[in-house]
Amino acid sequence: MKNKIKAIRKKLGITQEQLAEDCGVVRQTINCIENNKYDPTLELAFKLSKTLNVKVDELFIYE
Amino acid sequence: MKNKIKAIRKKLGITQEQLAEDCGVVRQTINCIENNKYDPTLELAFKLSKTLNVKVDELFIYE
DNA sequence: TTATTATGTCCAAAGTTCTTGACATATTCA
DNA sequence: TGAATATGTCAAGAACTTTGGACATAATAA
Repeated sequence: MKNKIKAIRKKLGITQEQLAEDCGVVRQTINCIENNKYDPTLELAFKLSKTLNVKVDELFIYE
Repeated sequence: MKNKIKAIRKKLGITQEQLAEDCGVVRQTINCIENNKYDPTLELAFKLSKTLNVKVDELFIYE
């Protein structure tokens, strides 16, 4: 599963650290997800979507 | 996190077993998710959405 | 250049999801 | 009513996500 987190985060001008804080996780978690080490939980996917102002269906690309 | 899986599944007239097969998981997994024992992984959330013909953002209610 | 900030990566532990196998109850139907 | 199908639940273990701490490199700014 791919995602647009890094691109949207940069467009918003925030760091991995800031995004992590907003979502209640640590920086490494954001880093791993952006670099496709693993997918977030559904709950974190929703938090990321909310913080980045996009739908889950837009933020993640399934297939 | 709540979801509309049971309602949509029944509207489509399929069993937990059939939905499970379509999504590549076992029946207990569907049962647990419908009854809020735990949330699905993001990947399974997308599979469920695809099978039930709704967006992830519609199928799951965050907050 | 030097200091600071941001990002990438590693490891082990803790927590969550999913499976397998099984059994109980509920629902449907002949 | 009895048989078959559907749903609910349990427990142990495998697989995956997240954390905390640490260190390396990259990028930015003074």
